[in-house]
Amino acid sequence: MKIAENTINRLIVYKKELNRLATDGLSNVYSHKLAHLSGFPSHLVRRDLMNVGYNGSPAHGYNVTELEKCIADFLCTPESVRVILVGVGNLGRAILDYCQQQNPKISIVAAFDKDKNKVNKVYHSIYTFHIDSVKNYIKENNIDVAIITVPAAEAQEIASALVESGIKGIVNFTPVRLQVPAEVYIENLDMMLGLEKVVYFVNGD
Amino acid sequence: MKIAENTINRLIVYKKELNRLATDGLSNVYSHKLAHLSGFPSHLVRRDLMNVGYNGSPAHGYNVTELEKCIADFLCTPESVRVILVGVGNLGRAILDYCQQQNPKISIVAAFDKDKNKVNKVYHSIYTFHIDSVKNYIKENNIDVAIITVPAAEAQEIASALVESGIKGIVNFTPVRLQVPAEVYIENLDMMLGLEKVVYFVNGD
DNA sequence: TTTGAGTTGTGAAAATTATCACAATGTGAG
DNA sequence: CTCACATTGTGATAATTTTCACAACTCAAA
Ligand SMILES: NC(=O)c1ccc[n+]([C@@H]2O[C@H](COP(=O)([O-])OP(=O)(O)OC[C@H]3O[C@@H](n4cnc5c(N)ncnc54)[C@H](O)[C@@H]3O)[C@@H](O)[C@H]2O)c1
Ligand SMILES: NC(=O)c1ccc[n+]([C@@H]2O[C@H](COP(=O)([O-])OP(=O)(O)OC[C@H]3O[C@@H](n4cnc5c(N)ncnc54)[C@H](O)[C@@H]3O)[C@@H](O)[C@H]2O)c1
Repeated sequence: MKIAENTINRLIVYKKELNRLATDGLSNVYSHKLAHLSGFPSHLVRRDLMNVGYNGSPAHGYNVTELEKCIADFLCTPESVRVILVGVGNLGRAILDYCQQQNPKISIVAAFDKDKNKVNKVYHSIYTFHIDSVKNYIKENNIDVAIITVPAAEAQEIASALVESGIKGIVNFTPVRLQVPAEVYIENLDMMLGLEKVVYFVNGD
Repeated sequence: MKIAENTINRLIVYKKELNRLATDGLSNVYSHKLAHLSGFPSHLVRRDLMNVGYNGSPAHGYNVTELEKCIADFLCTPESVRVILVGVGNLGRAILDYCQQQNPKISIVAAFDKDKNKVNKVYHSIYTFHIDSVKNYIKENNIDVAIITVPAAEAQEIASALVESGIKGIVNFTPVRLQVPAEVYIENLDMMLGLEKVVYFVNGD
């Protein structure tokens, strides 16, 4: 069945909130609570959970750990995903740090840069290789996903090289709209767009 | 008329691409080209432009600068928007830097932190105040929009304080789903969600 | 002047997405 | 046991969003 992108977004949020509830020791949760935590209406929560095929009980709602696992399975989250990061600048290093504190199943396994001062250094316990070795690294380690945090002017060239080497998904932090083949999935996380959106909804609506 | 959030997202992208085209000296653009640059189908581009009420010509397409202005007006982008940032850490400083290179109409005018070593310092030419003064600052300067880059554990408390002082929109970089009144607009930019989404679309679909 | 190529604008149809409303269900109190 | 209650799951409906398809238009060349 085809699932809408928005549904995927919400499922990921549910999963994270469920994980937190589990950490807090909760064993059950009702759709209203999950709705409140994630910020979506409760009937959407139930509809979404229908999609993943998990059944709760009217008496106890949903089992927190079971539902979390069920969503994870649905999202096909493999046991471990290895990701690389290109561009060990201010933003890149902040992300290297952040990523380790989060989802342990997804980990950044290598960083790449062209600056001689950064190559062969370790930032937040991740080794930085020279950018020239990225193609080999991707092929030899079968990497599917990359994070791009190089300067805007370099972004397209890097993206093309990554795709050529077999990268299938990119998280793009640069303000450039990358031109890649349709089968490569791009997630654009440009802060400026987010900021403009907030300005729009605050001002006008 | 009510405009869908996705439409707003796309309009912001069009605007940015138009700005780039103008910088490159282009004066006209066809829907197909704008579609290619922004990554959306051309009929959606035309439909979106219908919403903003701009008319192109079949012969020359759209006038780049006029259309850019028209979209900006439609988005109600005021001449200048002043934004504050809370949490001058790794990510916060990267954003302070980034924001200055981008849209000159939107500027970060002050940063706030609780760390004595950072207070009263200037990062990327933006002055850092103590967090205790944020409420007064917001009220006295009539600030509507804030960026939150404090540690996750502090995020909710900070958000509540900001809202209490009159903030109407927040760009939230922490992984916490902030609980705020419905009239406050929140844009969540959690990298981890983006990464999980890419993993989903790369793996399964 | 006429034709042809290429584009816009948009009504109408299709597809998708969200909301509503309620029957079905399990629970615990009396 | 029975009843009242709160919650789930889902068919039906409403609303939104996208896609299709083509008439109308502009220009340039013959
Ligand atoms: N999405 C956001 O919120 C956000 C925030 C800040 C910055 N940015 C963007 O992220 C990017 C990086 O920002 P930053 O502040 O970290 O910049 P930076 O200059 O600090 O870092 C860029 C890094 O990329 C490296 N690099 C340059 N060219 C390279 C190449 N061809 N191959 C490999 N490495 C290369 C540089 O050596 C440097 O280490 C920029 O495009 C910026 O616009 C986005
Ligand atoms: N969205 C993303 O892509 C992304 C990436 C990296 C980090 N993050 C998140 O962003 C946040 C910041 O990350 P970071 O790496 O910059 O962390 P950091 O520890 O480097 O910075 C946090 C800053 O907040 C300040 N601070 C703490 N409590 C405060 C308070 N009550 N009031 C004001 N200032 C306070 C600290 O002094 C510090 O300067 C974290 O929540 C992290 O999870 C998000």
